[in-house]
Amino acid sequence: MAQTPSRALTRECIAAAALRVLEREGLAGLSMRKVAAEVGAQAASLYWHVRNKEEILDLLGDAVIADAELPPRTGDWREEYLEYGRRYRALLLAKRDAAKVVAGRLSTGPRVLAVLEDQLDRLRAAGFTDADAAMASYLLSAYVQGFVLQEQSPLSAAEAAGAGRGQAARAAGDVFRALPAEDYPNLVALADDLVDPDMDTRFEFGLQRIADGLAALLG
Amino acid sequence: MAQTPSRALTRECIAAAALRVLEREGLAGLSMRKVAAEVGAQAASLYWHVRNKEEILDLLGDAVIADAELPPRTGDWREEYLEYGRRYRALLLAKRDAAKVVAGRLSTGPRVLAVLEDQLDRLRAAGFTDADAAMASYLLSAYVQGFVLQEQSPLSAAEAAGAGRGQAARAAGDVFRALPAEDYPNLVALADDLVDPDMDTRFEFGLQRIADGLAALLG
DNA sequence: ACCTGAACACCGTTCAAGT
DNA sequence: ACCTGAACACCGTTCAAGT
Repeated sequence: MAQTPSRALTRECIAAAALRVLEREGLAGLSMRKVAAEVGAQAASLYWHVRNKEEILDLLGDAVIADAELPPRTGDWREEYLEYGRRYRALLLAKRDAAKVVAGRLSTGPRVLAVLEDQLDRLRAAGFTDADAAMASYLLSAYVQGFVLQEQSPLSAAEAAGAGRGQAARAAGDVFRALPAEDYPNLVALADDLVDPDMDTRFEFGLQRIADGLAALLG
Repeated sequence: MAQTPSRALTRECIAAAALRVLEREGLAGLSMRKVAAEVGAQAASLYWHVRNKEEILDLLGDAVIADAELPPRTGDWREEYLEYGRRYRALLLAKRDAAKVVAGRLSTGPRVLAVLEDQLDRLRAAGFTDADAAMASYLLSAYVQGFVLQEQSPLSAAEAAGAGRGQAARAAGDVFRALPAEDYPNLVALADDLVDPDMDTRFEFGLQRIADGLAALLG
Protein backbone atom coordinates (compact mmCIF):
# COMPACT_ATOMS: atom_id res chain seq x y z
CA MET A 1 0.00 0.00 0.00
CA ALA A 2 3.01 2.30 0.46
CA GLN A 3 3.67 4.83 -2.26
CA THR A 4 6.83 4.34 -4.29
CA PRO A 5 9.52 6.08 -2.26
CA SER A 6 10.83 7.87 -5.36
CA ARG A 7 7.62 9.95 -5.36
CA ALA A 8 8.22 12.38 -2.52
CA LEU A 9 5.49 13.64 -0.20
CA THR A 10 4.36 17.19 -0.97
CA ARG A 11 1.88 19.59 0.54
CA GLU A 12 -0.22 19.33 -2.61
CA CYS A 13 -0.52 15.58 -2.40
CA ILE A 14 -1.26 15.80 1.33
CA ALA A 15 -4.06 18.25 0.55
CA ALA A 16 -5.49 15.96 -2.13
CA ALA A 17 -5.38 12.99 0.23
CA ALA A 18 -7.04 15.00 3.00
CA LEU A 19 -9.82 15.94 0.58
CA ARG A 20 -10.45 12.29 -0.23
CA VAL A 21 -10.53 11.36 3.46
CA LEU A 22 -12.92 14.25 4.12
CA GLU A 23 -15.26 13.06 1.39
CA ARG A 24 -15.18 9.49 2.68
CA GLU A 25 -15.26 9.97 6.46
CA GLY A 26 -16.45 13.51 7.09
CA LEU A 27 -14.69 16.15 9.16
CA ALA A 28 -15.14 14.24 12.42
CA GLY A 29 -13.42 11.21 10.89
CA LEU A 30 -10.49 13.13 9.46
CA SER A 31 -7.36 12.24 11.40
CA MET A 32 -3.66 12.64 10.79
CA ARG A 33 -3.28 8.88 10.78
CA LYS A 34 -5.92 8.41 8.09
CA VAL A 35 -4.51 11.15 5.89
CA ALA A 36 -1.06 9.59 6.26
CA ALA A 37 -2.41 6.15 5.36
CA GLU A 38 -4.07 7.65 2.28
CA VAL A 39 -0.66 8.72 0.96
CA GLY A 40 1.05 5.54 2.17
CA ALA A 41 3.06 7.12 4.96
CA GLN A 42 3.18 7.29 8.75
CA ALA A 43 1.35 9.99 10.65
CA ALA A 44 4.60 11.41 11.99
CA SER A 45 5.86 11.96 8.43
CA LEU A 46 3.20 14.61 7.80
CA TYR A 47 4.81 16.86 10.39
CA TRP A 48 7.78 17.44 8.15
CA HIS A 49 5.54 19.14 5.56
CA VAL A 50 2.92 20.67 7.79
CA ARG A 51 3.02 22.35 11.20
CA ASN A 52 -0.05 20.59 12.61
CA LYS A 53 -3.57 19.41 11.81
CA GLU A 54 -4.83 23.00 11.70
CA GLU A 55 -2.57 23.65 8.73
CA ILE A 56 -4.04 20.66 6.91
CA LEU A 57 -7.48 22.18 7.47
CA ASP A 58 -6.19 25.42 5.97
CA LEU A 59 -5.07 23.52 2.88
CA LEU A 60 -8.47 21.86 2.75
CA GLY A 61 -10.20 25.22 2.94
CA ASP A 62 -8.22 26.47 -0.03
CA ALA A 63 -8.93 23.27 -1.96
CA VAL A 64 -12.67 23.65 -1.44
CA ILE A 65 -12.65 27.13 -2.95
CA ALA A 66 -10.21 26.17 -5.68
CA ASP A 67 -12.79 25.58 -8.41
CA ALA A 68 -14.81 28.74 -7.83
CA GLU A 69 -15.91 30.36 -11.06
CA LEU A 70 -16.93 33.96 -11.69
CA PRO A 71 -20.54 34.45 -12.78
CA PRO A 72 -21.00 35.91 -16.28
CA ARG A 73 -21.25 39.69 -16.59
CA THR A 74 -24.84 40.60 -17.31
CA GLY A 75 -24.62 44.28 -16.61
CA ASP A 76 -27.15 43.83 -13.80
CA TRP A 77 -25.28 44.04 -10.48
CA ARG A 78 -28.22 42.63 -8.54
CA GLU A 79 -28.45 39.48 -10.63
CA GLU A 80 -24.69 39.07 -10.48
CA TYR A 81 -24.68 39.48 -6.70
CA LEU A 82 -27.41 36.85 -6.34
CA GLU A 83 -25.53 34.55 -8.64
CA TYR A 84 -22.38 34.96 -6.55
CA GLY A 85 -24.30 33.86 -3.50
CA ARG A 86 -25.84 30.86 -5.26
CA ARG A 87 -22.51 29.68 -6.62
CA TYR A 88 -20.79 30.03 -3.30
CA ARG A 89 -23.50 27.93 -1.69
CA ALA A 90 -23.25 25.32 -4.44
CA LEU A 91 -19.49 25.17 -3.96
CA LEU A 92 -19.85 24.55 -0.23
CA LEU A 93 -22.56 21.94 -0.74
CA ALA A 94 -20.43 20.11 -3.30
CA LYS A 95 -17.88 18.86 -0.78
CA ARG A 96 -18.82 17.06 2.39
CA ASP A 97 -18.66 19.26 5.52
CA ALA A 98 -17.16 22.06 3.42
CA ALA A 99 -18.95 24.79 5.35
CA LYS A 100 -17.52 23.52 8.62
CA VAL A 101 -14.04 23.43 7.12
CA VAL A 102 -14.27 26.96 5.73
CA ALA A 103 -16.21 28.34 8.70
CA GLY A 104 -13.96 30.73 10.56
CA ARG A 105 -10.93 30.26 8.38
CA LEU A 106 -9.74 33.21 6.34
CA SER A 107 -8.01 32.12 3.19
CA THR A 108 -5.80 34.41 1.13
CA GLY A 109 -5.28 31.88 -1.65
CA PRO A 110 -5.11 33.31 -5.20
CA ARG A 111 -8.59 32.01 -6.05
CA VAL A 112 -10.17 33.80 -3.11
CA LEU A 113 -8.39 37.02 -3.99
CA ALA A 114 -9.52 36.81 -7.61
CA VAL A 115 -13.13 36.32 -6.56
CA LEU A 116 -13.03 39.19 -4.08
CA GLU A 117 -11.38 41.48 -6.60
CA ASP A 118 -14.05 40.74 -9.18
CA GLN A 119 -16.88 41.14 -6.70
CA LEU A 120 -15.64 44.53 -5.55
CA ASP A 121 -15.17 45.66 -9.13
CA ARG A 122 -18.79 44.95 -10.01
CA LEU A 123 -20.19 46.57 -6.87
CA ARG A 124 -18.19 49.76 -7.40
CA ALA A 125 -19.22 49.88 -11.04
CA ALA A 126 -22.84 49.61 -9.90
CA GLY A 127 -22.43 52.79 -7.91
CA PHE A 128 -21.76 51.61 -4.36
CA THR A 129 -19.33 53.60 -2.27
CA ASP A 130 -16.03 51.96 -1.47
CA ALA A 131 -17.11 51.33 2.13
CA ASP A 132 -20.48 49.86 1.11
CA ALA A 133 -18.92 47.64 -1.55
CA ALA A 134 -16.52 46.19 1.01
CA MET A 135 -19.31 45.60 3.51
CA ALA A 136 -21.66 44.09 0.93
CA SER A 137 -19.02 41.56 0.01
CA TYR A 138 -18.45 40.61 3.64
CA LEU A 139 -22.19 40.36 4.22
CA LEU A 140 -22.66 37.91 1.38
CA SER A 141 -19.98 35.54 2.59
CA ALA A 142 -21.23 35.67 6.19
CA TYR A 143 -24.78 34.89 5.10
CA VAL A 144 -23.88 32.04 2.78
CA GLN A 145 -21.48 30.41 5.21
CA GLY A 146 -23.95 30.66 8.06
CA PHE A 147 -26.77 29.31 5.96
CA VAL A 148 -24.91 26.33 4.55
CA LEU A 149 -23.51 25.51 7.94
CA GLN A 150 -27.03 25.00 9.24
CA GLU A 151 -27.98 23.23 6.05
CA GLN A 152 -25.16 20.68 6.24
CA SER A 153 -25.62 19.76 9.88
CA PRO A 154 -28.37 17.38 10.88
CA LEU A 155 -31.35 19.40 12.11
CA SER A 156 -32.21 16.97 14.85
CA ALA A 157 -31.00 13.92 16.69
CA ALA A 158 -33.56 11.96 14.71
CA GLU A 159 -31.98 12.91 11.40
CA ALA A 160 -28.52 12.20 12.76
CA ALA A 161 -29.78 8.77 13.71
CA GLY A 162 -30.57 8.09 10.08
CA ALA A 163 -34.10 9.31 9.47
CA GLY A 164 -34.57 11.13 6.17
CA ARG A 165 -34.75 14.91 6.01
CA GLY A 166 -38.40 14.91 5.04
CA GLN A 167 -39.24 12.58 7.89
CA ALA A 168 -37.33 14.74 10.36
CA ALA A 169 -39.09 17.86 9.11
CA ARG A 170 -42.48 16.21 9.51
CA ALA A 171 -41.57 15.28 13.06
CA ALA A 172 -40.61 18.90 13.76
CA GLY A 173 -43.95 20.03 12.41
CA ASP A 174 -45.69 17.63 14.74
CA VAL A 175 -43.83 19.18 17.68
CA PHE A 176 -45.15 22.62 16.78
CA ARG A 177 -48.68 21.45 16.15
CA ALA A 178 -48.78 19.53 19.41
CA LEU A 179 -48.08 22.66 21.50
CA PRO A 180 -50.89 24.14 23.61
CA ALA A 181 -52.59 26.67 21.34
CA GLU A 182 -53.32 29.09 24.16
CA ASP A 183 -49.61 29.45 24.99
CA TYR A 184 -48.20 29.26 21.45
CA PRO A 185 -50.92 30.44 19.04
CA ASN A 186 -48.45 31.58 16.38
CA LEU A 187 -46.29 28.47 16.43
CA VAL A 188 -49.36 26.30 16.07
CA ALA A 189 -50.83 28.46 13.31
CA LEU A 190 -47.58 28.71 11.34
CA ALA A 191 -46.33 25.14 11.86
CA ASP A 192 -46.56 24.38 8.14
CA ASP A 193 -44.95 27.66 7.11
CA LEU A 194 -42.06 27.01 9.47
CA VAL A 195 -41.44 23.44 8.43
CA ASP A 196 -42.49 23.02 4.81
CA PRO A 197 -40.19 25.32 2.80
CA ASP A 198 -37.13 23.52 1.43
CA MET A 199 -33.61 24.86 1.81
CA ASP A 200 -33.45 26.30 -1.72
CA THR A 201 -36.50 28.44 -0.98
CA ARG A 202 -35.16 29.60 2.37
CA PHE A 203 -31.79 30.48 0.89
CA GLU A 204 -33.30 32.40 -1.97
CA PHE A 205 -35.59 34.34 0.37
CA GLY A 206 -32.69 35.64 2.42
CA LEU A 207 -30.60 36.37 -0.63
CA GLN A 208 -33.38 38.44 -2.23
CA ARG A 209 -33.96 40.42 0.97
CA ILE A 210 -30.25 41.24 1.23
CA ALA A 211 -30.09 42.30 -2.39
CA ASP A 212 -33.18 44.50 -1.92
CA GLY A 213 -31.61 46.07 1.13
CA LEU A 214 -28.45 46.83 -0.78
CA ALA A 215 -30.42 48.27 -3.68
CA ALA A 216 -31.98 50.74 -1.27
CA LEU A 217 -28.49 52.16 -0.65
CA LEU A 218 -28.25 53.24 -4.29
CA GLY A 219 -31.52 55.21 -3.96
CA MET B 1 -12.63 16.68 45.43
CA ALA B 2 -15.54 14.23 45.10
CA GLN B 3 -19.03 15.59 45.64
CA THR B 4 -20.90 14.30 48.67
CA PRO B 5 -22.53 11.06 47.48
CA SER B 6 -25.87 12.02 49.03
CA ARG B 7 -26.21 14.71 46.32
CA ALA B 8 -27.10 12.67 43.23
CA LEU B 9 -25.92 13.48 39.73
CA THR B 10 -28.58 15.08 37.54
CA ARG B 11 -28.73 16.27 33.97
CA GLU B 12 -29.04 19.84 35.22
CA CYS B 13 -25.88 19.66 37.26
CA ILE B 14 -24.06 17.98 34.37
CA ALA B 15 -25.15 20.83 32.11
CA ALA B 16 -23.95 23.44 34.61
CA ALA B 17 -20.60 21.68 34.94
CA ALA B 18 -20.22 21.43 31.17
CA LEU B 19 -20.88 25.16 30.93
CA ARG B 20 -18.09 25.90 33.39
CA VAL B 21 -15.67 23.63 31.54
CA LEU B 22 -16.63 25.31 28.25
CA GLU B 23 -15.94 28.73 29.70
CA ARG B 24 -12.59 27.63 31.10
CA GLU B 25 -11.24 25.40 28.30
CA GLY B 26 -13.24 26.21 25.19
CA LEU B 27 -15.13 23.75 23.02
CA ALA B 28 -11.97 21.96 21.88
CA GLY B 29 -11.00 21.34 25.49
CA LEU B 30 -14.40 20.05 26.58
CA SER B 31 -14.15 16.33 27.28
CA MET B 32 -16.33 13.82 29.10
CA ARG B 33 -13.52 13.25 31.58
CA LYS B 34 -13.25 16.95 32.42
CA VAL B 35 -16.99 17.40 32.80
CA ALA B 36 -17.06 14.36 35.08
CA ALA B 37 -14.18 15.71 37.15
CA GLU B 38 -16.04 19.01 37.47
CA VAL B 39 -18.93 17.24 39.21
CA GLY B 40 -16.61 14.93 41.16
CA ALA B 41 -17.44 11.74 39.30
CA GLN B 42 -15.94 9.31 36.79
CA ALA B 43 -16.44 9.77 33.07
CA ALA B 44 -18.33 6.50 32.81
CA SER B 45 -20.90 7.74 35.33
CA LEU B 46 -22.13 10.40 32.91
CA TYR B 47 -23.41 7.72 30.57
CA TRP B 48 -26.14 6.80 32.99
CA HIS B 49 -27.67 10.28 32.63
CA VAL B 50 -26.76 11.08 29.07
CA ARG B 51 -26.60 9.03 25.87
CA ASN B 52 -23.28 10.45 24.67
CA LYS B 53 -21.21 13.61 24.32
CA GLU B 54 -23.53 14.92 21.63
CA GLU B 55 -26.34 15.02 24.16
CA ILE B 56 -24.19 17.09 26.52
CA LEU B 57 -23.67 19.54 23.67
CA ASP B 58 -27.45 19.70 23.24
CA LEU B 59 -27.81 20.57 26.92
CA LEU B 60 -25.11 23.20 26.48
CA GLY B 61 -26.93 24.69 23.52
CA ASP B 62 -30.08 25.04 25.59
CA ALA B 63 -28.15 26.55 28.48
CA VAL B 64 -26.62 29.20 26.23
CA ILE B 65 -30.06 30.35 25.10
CA ALA B 66 -31.56 30.04 28.56
CA ASP B 67 -31.21 33.70 29.54
CA ALA B 68 -32.61 35.15 26.32
CA GLU B 69 -34.88 38.10 26.96
CA LEU B 70 -37.57 39.53 24.72
CA PRO B 71 -36.95 43.08 23.50
CA PRO B 72 -39.47 45.68 24.69
CA ARG B 73 -42.50 46.32 22.50
CA THR B 74 -42.02 49.66 20.80
CA GLY B 75 -44.73 49.33 18.18
CA ASP B 76 -42.04 49.56 15.49
CA TRP B 77 -41.50 46.08 14.03
CA ARG B 78 -38.27 47.12 12.31
CA GLU B 79 -36.62 48.36 15.49
CA GLU B 80 -37.81 45.26 17.33
CA TYR B 81 -36.42 42.98 14.61
CA LEU B 82 -33.05 44.75 14.76
CA GLU B 83 -33.05 44.48 18.52
CA TYR B 84 -33.76 40.76 18.31
CA GLY B 85 -30.71 40.35 16.13
CA ARG B 86 -28.49 42.42 18.41
CA ARG B 87 -29.57 40.55 21.51
CA TYR B 88 -29.07 37.18 19.91
CA ARG B 89 -25.55 38.18 18.90
CA ALA B 90 -24.82 39.48 22.41
CA LEU B 91 -26.07 36.22 23.88
CA LEU B 92 -23.75 34.17 21.68
CA LEU B 93 -20.79 36.43 22.38
CA ALA B 94 -21.39 36.20 26.12
CA LYS B 95 -20.36 32.54 26.41
CA ARG B 96 -17.11 31.21 25.01
CA ASP B 97 -17.51 29.34 21.70
CA ALA B 98 -21.30 29.65 22.03
CA ALA B 99 -21.83 30.08 18.28
CA LYS B 100 -19.97 26.85 17.58
CA VAL B 101 -22.04 25.02 20.18
CA VAL B 102 -25.33 26.32 18.83
CA ALA B 103 -24.29 26.13 15.17
CA GLY B 104 -26.26 23.36 13.50
CA ARG B 105 -28.16 22.29 16.58
CA LEU B 106 -31.89 22.80 16.64
CA SER B 107 -33.17 23.30 20.13
CA THR B 108 -36.81 22.98 21.11
CA GLY B 109 -36.28 24.08 24.69
CA PRO B 110 -39.07 26.20 26.21
CA ARG B 111 -36.99 29.38 25.98
CA VAL B 112 -36.42 28.96 22.26
CA LEU B 113 -40.10 28.31 21.67
CA ALA B 114 -41.10 31.39 23.65
CA VAL B 115 -38.72 33.58 21.64
CA LEU B 116 -39.90 32.18 18.33
CA GLU B 117 -43.54 32.57 19.32
CA ASP B 118 -43.00 36.20 20.25
CA GLN B 119 -41.01 36.95 17.10
CA LEU B 120 -43.68 35.50 14.83
CA ASP B 121 -46.37 37.39 16.70
CA ARG B 122 -44.70 40.75 16.09
CA LEU B 123 -43.98 40.04 12.42
CA ARG B 124 -47.55 39.00 11.72
CA ALA B 125 -48.87 42.05 13.56
CA ALA B 126 -46.62 44.19 11.36
CA GLY B 127 -48.43 42.89 8.29
CA PHE B 128 -46.17 40.11 7.01
CA THR B 129 -47.82 37.05 5.51
CA ASP B 130 -47.53 33.83 7.50
CA ALA B 131 -44.97 32.45 5.05
CA ASP B 132 -42.87 35.63 5.09
CA ALA B 133 -42.95 35.86 8.87
CA ALA B 134 -41.67 32.30 9.17
CA MET B 135 -38.90 32.95 6.63
CA ALA B 136 -37.90 36.27 8.20
CA SER B 137 -37.40 34.57 11.53
CA TYR B 138 -35.27 31.83 9.99
CA LEU B 139 -33.23 34.41 8.08
CA LEU B 140 -32.39 36.34 11.22
CA SER B 141 -31.10 33.32 13.08
CA ALA B 142 -29.07 32.12 10.09
CA TYR B 143 -27.46 35.53 9.68
CA VAL B 144 -26.64 36.04 13.35
CA GLN B 145 -25.26 32.54 13.84
CA GLY B 146 -23.14 32.77 10.71
CA PHE B 147 -21.83 36.18 11.64
CA VAL B 148 -20.89 35.36 15.20
CA LEU B 149 -19.31 32.12 14.12
CA GLN B 150 -16.86 34.06 12.01
CA GLU B 151 -16.50 36.64 14.73
CA GLN B 152 -15.58 34.12 17.43
CA SER B 153 -13.03 32.18 15.42
CA PRO B 154 -9.54 33.60 14.97
CA LEU B 155 -9.35 35.31 11.58
CA SER B 156 -5.82 34.16 10.90
CA ALA B 157 -3.10 31.86 12.09
CA ALA B 158 -1.38 34.96 13.42
CA GLU B 159 -4.28 35.79 15.73
CA ALA B 160 -4.56 32.17 16.81
CA ALA B 161 -0.89 32.36 17.74
CA GLY B 162 -1.66 35.16 20.17
CA ALA B 163 -1.43 38.41 18.23
CA GLY B 164 -4.17 40.90 19.07
CA ARG B 165 -7.15 41.39 16.79
CA GLY B 166 -6.05 44.87 15.77
CA GLN B 167 -2.60 43.65 14.97
CA ALA B 168 -3.96 40.77 12.89
CA ALA B 169 -6.24 43.15 11.00
CA ARG B 170 -3.35 45.47 10.24
CA ALA B 171 -1.40 42.51 8.90
CA ALA B 172 -4.33 41.58 6.66
CA GLY B 173 -4.45 45.13 5.36
CA ASP B 174 -0.76 44.92 4.52
CA VAL B 175 -1.44 41.77 2.50
CA PHE B 176 -4.00 43.61 0.39
CA ARG B 177 -1.88 46.71 -0.07
CA ALA B 178 1.15 44.64 -1.07
CA LEU B 179 -0.68 43.04 -4.01
CA PRO B 180 0.26 44.06 -7.57
CA ALA B 181 -2.05 46.98 -8.39
CA GLU B 182 -2.37 46.01 -12.05
CA ASP B 183 -3.83 42.59 -11.13
CA TYR B 184 -5.87 43.63 -8.07
CA PRO B 185 -6.74 47.31 -8.44
CA ASN B 186 -9.88 47.09 -6.28
CA LEU B 187 -8.30 45.13 -3.45
CA VAL B 188 -5.46 47.62 -3.29
CA ALA B 189 -7.78 50.61 -3.45
CA LEU B 190 -10.24 49.27 -0.86
CA ALA B 191 -7.70 47.72 1.52
CA ASP B 192 -8.69 50.12 4.30
CA ASP B 193 -12.41 49.71 3.71
CA LEU B 194 -12.05 45.93 3.86
CA VAL B 195 -9.95 45.83 7.00
CA ASP B 196 -10.82 48.85 9.15
CA PRO B 197 -14.49 48.41 10.10
CA ASP B 198 -14.97 46.72 13.46
CA MET B 199 -17.32 43.81 13.98
CA ASP B 200 -20.12 45.93 15.46
CA THR B 201 -20.19 48.04 12.32
CA ARG B 202 -20.16 45.02 10.01
CA PHE B 203 -22.94 43.33 11.95
CA GLU B 204 -25.12 46.42 11.97
CA PHE B 205 -24.63 46.92 8.23
CA GLY B 206 -25.94 43.46 7.41
CA LEU B 207 -28.78 43.74 9.90
CA GLN B 208 -29.96 47.06 8.41
CA ARG B 209 -29.85 45.69 4.86
CA ILE B 210 -31.91 42.65 5.86
CA ALA B 211 -34.47 44.83 7.66
CA ASP B 212 -34.70 47.12 4.62
CA GLY B 213 -35.20 44.13 2.36
CA LEU B 214 -37.99 42.85 4.58
CA ALA B 215 -39.60 46.28 4.71
CA ALA B 216 -39.83 46.21 0.92
CA LEU B 217 -42.11 43.18 1.22
CA LEU B 218 -44.70 45.28 3.05
CA GLY B 219 -44.74 47.86 0.21
C1' DA C 1 16.52 16.44 3.78
C1' DC C 2 13.06 13.34 4.64
C1' DC C 3 10.76 9.43 6.89
C1' DT C 4 9.82 5.85 10.66
C1' DG C 5 8.88 3.48 15.37
C1' DA C 6 7.83 4.09 19.54
C1' DA C 7 6.16 6.61 23.00
C1' DC C 8 3.27 10.28 25.71
C1' DA C 9 -0.80 12.16 27.19
C1' DC C 10 -4.91 12.27 25.98
C1' DC C 11 -9.83 10.94 23.81
C1' DG C 12 -15.27 8.64 23.68
C1' DT C 13 -17.47 4.64 24.89
C1' DT C 14 -18.52 -0.05 26.85
C1' DC C 15 -19.24 -3.28 30.40
C1' DA C 16 -18.66 -6.28 34.17
C1' DA C 17 -18.66 -5.46 38.80
C1' DG C 18 -19.83 -3.16 42.86
C1' DT C 19 -23.38 -0.77 46.23
C1' DA D 1 -31.07 2.61 40.42
C1' DC D 2 -26.76 4.54 40.17
C1' DC D 3 -21.69 4.68 40.09
C1' DT D 4 -16.77 2.83 39.42
C1' DG D 5 -12.40 0.49 37.41
C1' DA D 6 -10.55 -1.20 33.86
C1' DA D 7 -10.26 -1.84 29.31
C1' DC D 8 -10.70 -0.96 23.98
C1' DA D 9 -9.78 1.46 20.02
C1' DC D 10 -8.68 5.47 18.90
C1' DC D 11 -6.56 10.57 18.89
C1' DG D 12 -2.47 14.78 17.95
C1' DT D 13 2.16 15.47 18.63
C1' DT D 14 7.14 14.75 19.79
C1' DC D 15 11.58 12.88 19.16
C1' DA D 16 15.40 9.90 18.84
C1' DA D 17 16.85 7.11 15.35
C1' DG D 18 17.37 5.69 10.79
C1' DT D 19 18.52 6.56 5.51
